[in-house]
Amino acid sequence: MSIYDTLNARQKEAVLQINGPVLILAGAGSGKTRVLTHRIAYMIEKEGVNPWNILAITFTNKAAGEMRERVDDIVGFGSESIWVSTFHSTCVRILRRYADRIGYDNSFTIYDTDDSKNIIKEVCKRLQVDTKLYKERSLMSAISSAKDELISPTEFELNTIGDFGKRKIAEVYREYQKTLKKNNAMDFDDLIVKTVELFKSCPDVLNSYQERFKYIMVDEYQDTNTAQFELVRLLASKYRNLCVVGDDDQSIYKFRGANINNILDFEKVFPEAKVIKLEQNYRSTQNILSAANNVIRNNMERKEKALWTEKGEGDQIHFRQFDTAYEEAEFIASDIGKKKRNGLADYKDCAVLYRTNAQSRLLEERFIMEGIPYDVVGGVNFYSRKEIKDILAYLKTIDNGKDDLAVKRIINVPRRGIGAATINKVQDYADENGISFYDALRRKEEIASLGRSGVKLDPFVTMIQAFRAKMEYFSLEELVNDVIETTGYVKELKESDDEDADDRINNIDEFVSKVVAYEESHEEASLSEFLEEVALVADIDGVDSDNNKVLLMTLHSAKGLEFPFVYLAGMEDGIFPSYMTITSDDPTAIEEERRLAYVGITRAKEDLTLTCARMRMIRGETQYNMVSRFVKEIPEKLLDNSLPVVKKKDKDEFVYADGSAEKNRFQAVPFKTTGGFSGFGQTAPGSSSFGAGKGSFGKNSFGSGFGAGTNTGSSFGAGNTFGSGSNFGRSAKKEETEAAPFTGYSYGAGSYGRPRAVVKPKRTAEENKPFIARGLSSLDGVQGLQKGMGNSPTGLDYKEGDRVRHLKYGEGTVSAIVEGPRDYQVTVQFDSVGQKIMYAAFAKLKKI
DNA sequence: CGTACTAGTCTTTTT
DNA sequence: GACTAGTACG
Repeated sequence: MSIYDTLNARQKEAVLQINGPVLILAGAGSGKTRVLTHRIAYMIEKEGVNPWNILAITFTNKAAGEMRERVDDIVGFGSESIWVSTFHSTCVRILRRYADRIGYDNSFTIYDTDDSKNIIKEVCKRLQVDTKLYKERSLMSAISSAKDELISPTEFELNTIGDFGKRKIAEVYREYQKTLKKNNAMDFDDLIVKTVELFKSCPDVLNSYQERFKYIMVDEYQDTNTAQFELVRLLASKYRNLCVVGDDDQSIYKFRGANINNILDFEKVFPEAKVIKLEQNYRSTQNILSAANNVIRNNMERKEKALWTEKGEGDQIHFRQFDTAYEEAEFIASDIGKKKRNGLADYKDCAVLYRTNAQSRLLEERFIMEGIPYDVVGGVNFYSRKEIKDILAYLKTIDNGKDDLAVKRIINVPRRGIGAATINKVQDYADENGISFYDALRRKEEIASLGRSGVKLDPFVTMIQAFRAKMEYFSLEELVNDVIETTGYVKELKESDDEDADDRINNIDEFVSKVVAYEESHEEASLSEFLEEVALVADIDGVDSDNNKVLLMTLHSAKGLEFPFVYLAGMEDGIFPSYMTITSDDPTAIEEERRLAYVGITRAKEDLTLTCARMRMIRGETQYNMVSRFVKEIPEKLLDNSLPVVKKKDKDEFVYADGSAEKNRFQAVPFKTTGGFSGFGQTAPGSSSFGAGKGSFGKNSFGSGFGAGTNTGSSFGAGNTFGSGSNFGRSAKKEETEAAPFTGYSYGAGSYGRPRAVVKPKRTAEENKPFIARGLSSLDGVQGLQKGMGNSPTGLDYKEGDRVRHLKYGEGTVSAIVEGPRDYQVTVQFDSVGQKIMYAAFAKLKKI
C-alpha cells in the first residue's frame, strides 16, 4: 500500500497528471494541499523529476511554510531543493540577481504601503497636485490597479485623452515610478511587474528560469491578478507543465486586482488543459456544507459544483440575534468559556470571524473580562507599527544608506533638534549632486547653507557609522539591542507619559525575539536578508497554532484555515454584506461578499454559530441593522430551532419566537441601560452616543425622516448640538439627494433583498422641520430612548458630586458640569490621575 | 523647532 | 470613536 492509495479517485487523477496544463477546481476542504504535496512526491519518486525543477507558489508565507513542511514530511531526500515560496518572495529572489538588467541596483529596497504613501505625497507636492481633489489613497489604488493589470505609465497616459482627472493620475503615476527608481526602491506591485518586465526584455533570463522550473504549481489560483498570471504564463510557456489549484467560489480579493477570469478562462489560454474537480469535502459536517452550498448557489458567476461529504449531518447551525453588539460579544465569549469548561473544546479549536477589523475591539474587551486567551490576527501589521518601523529604519540605514525614506524617518527620532529646514537643505544638496540623502549628510561640511545648525547632524552620522563598524562582528541580536540602547529609544518611551508606551516597549521586545528566532533558523543570518524577509510578512504568517488561544480575525484572513468551532459575528446587512456592496451599482460586488460568506461558513468543521446584533456603534454612531441576507439564504431547517427563526410566509420580515417582528424594530429595540453591556466601563448605547456628533444627525441613518428615529438615541439628548443647526441641515439634505441606500430599511415596503429598487421615504412638511422643532410628541417611537438616557435636564445620568467611572482614567468624582458651546464640559477629580476636564459626549462616564 | 489643538476622514477586505 | 495631517503658537 502506497501513500497514493489514501487518495480518492479524483485526487489520484490530479496527482498522476503531472505533464501538461492542469486545472484543479478544489472545493473548500477537499484536500487540495494534500493533493499538491502528494503530487510533488509522486513526481520525484515515481517519475524521476529532479526536485530542483519544481516550483510551488502560494500567496502567504504561512501557506508556503506549511506546504514546505508537508512536502518535507513525505518527500524526504531532496525536498530542500524544491522552490516553495510566495509570489512576492519568488520575484524578490529573481530580482536580487537580475534587477540590474532592467536598470535597478540589485540591492533595491522594498517599500511598504506606508512608504509608498509618503512618496505619493512628495510627488503630489512636486507636481502641485491638490491632494484635496486627488486623495493619496485613491491615487495609490489607481496606480496599484494599473500595475495589477500590467499597465505602464506610458500606456496609462495613452488612455487618458480627454479625461483631465485621469491625466493627472497618469502624471502622478509616472513621477511616482521615477521617484521609486531614483530611490532604488520597488513597491509590492513592482516586485511582480518588474519581474515580468525582466522576463520580457531579457529572453536569456527567462529561458534560464524556464529550464529551472519545468514543473510549476500555483495554489489559490483564483486570487491571482493579471500580472501574476502573466508571470506564471511566461515561466510555463516552454514546458507547459503548469498545475493551478483554486476555487472560484473562494475568490475574495477582487479589490486588490484578483482576476477571476484567470481561473474561469484557464482552458482558453491552455486549450489542452485537463480539468479535475474535487468535490468531496473532508472537513465539515453535512449541515455546514449544506448551508454553504445554499448560500453560494445564489451567485450567477461561477462554475457549477456541488460539495458533498461522507460525514454525518452534525449539529444544526446556531443562530442568535442580540440587541446590542455588546451582548453579542458577551455571548460569544461566554459560549467559548462554557465549551472549554465542559471539555467540549479547547481555546485553539475556536475562531471568531468578522467582516471588518474594527469589530475585534468589542470582542477583545469581553474576552479579557472573561479571562479567555485570544490572539487577534491582522489589524495593524506588526511590522507597520510606529516603533517597529523606527527600529527597522535604523537597521535599513545601517544596512545601506540608500533608502532616503528610512534615513529621514529616524534622523530626528528620538529628538535631536533636527527639523524640516535642515532636512530640506540636505536634500537639496543631495539632489544637486545626485547622491543619496545619507551620503549628503556625510558631506555636510560642503553644504554651505547649513550654517551652525549642521552641528546637530554630527552625532547622528557618527552613531550610524559606529553601528556599521560594529555590524562586522556583532550578531544581529547584538546589533538590534545596541541600536535600542544607544539611541535611547526605549528609554525615551519609558520616560514619556504616552499611554501606550508599555505596548510599544512590549512590541520592541517581541521584535528582538523575532530577530533571535530568525538567527536561530538561519545559519548565516545577514542584516540584508533579515530586512528582506521582514518586508514581505503578512499578518497571518505569524499565527502560531501551538498557542492554546481563540483566534479572532477577518473573514479574509481566515481563508485556508479550519477550526472545529467557528463563530461568524456581525451577520448583519450593512456589516456583512457591507454597506458598500449593498449600495454598489456593480451587481457582482454582492457576489464577492457572498463568496466571503461561503469561505466563512466552510471554515467550520463541526460547529458553526452565526450571531448578529440589532444595534451597534459604527464610527461613533449607532446603527440599526437587519439580519444578513446570507443568513436568510440558509434553509430554516439547518438552523438551530430553539432560537428565533424566520417565518417562511414572508421572507422580508423576521418574526421571532417572542412575537416581535423586524419591522417594528424602532420600538422593539429595548434600550436597557442596565444589564448586559453596562457592566463594562463602556457606557450604555444611549448615553455613549449622546451628542454623537458634531451633529452628524442622520448621517448614517437610512432614509431621512425616519432616520431621525434611528439616531435619536444619539441626537435627541444633544439638543445643544442642534443649537448649531447647520450640520443637521447638511446631512439631512445629503440623505435626500443621495437617496436612502438601505432598501432593507424601507419600513415594511417589502423591498428587502436585491439592491435595485430603492424606496425613498416620503417626508411630510412636518418631518422636514428640524427635529427639535417638532416637539416631543413626535418622539413617540423613541420614548424608550429618553428613559434609557436618564433624561435629566442636562441629559446626563450623573450630576455634580456623583462618583463616575471612566474607561481609561478609572473612578473619580464629578466636581463641575458646565454648559459649553457644543456640549457639557464635565470636570472630574479622578482618584488616580487627578483632575480632567472633558466633553460629556466623549468622556464615556458611567455613574457608579 | 517642538507642542497642542483642530478639522477632516475613515473602514471593507491586504499580498 | 480613532487616527492623521495640518496649523497656530510658544
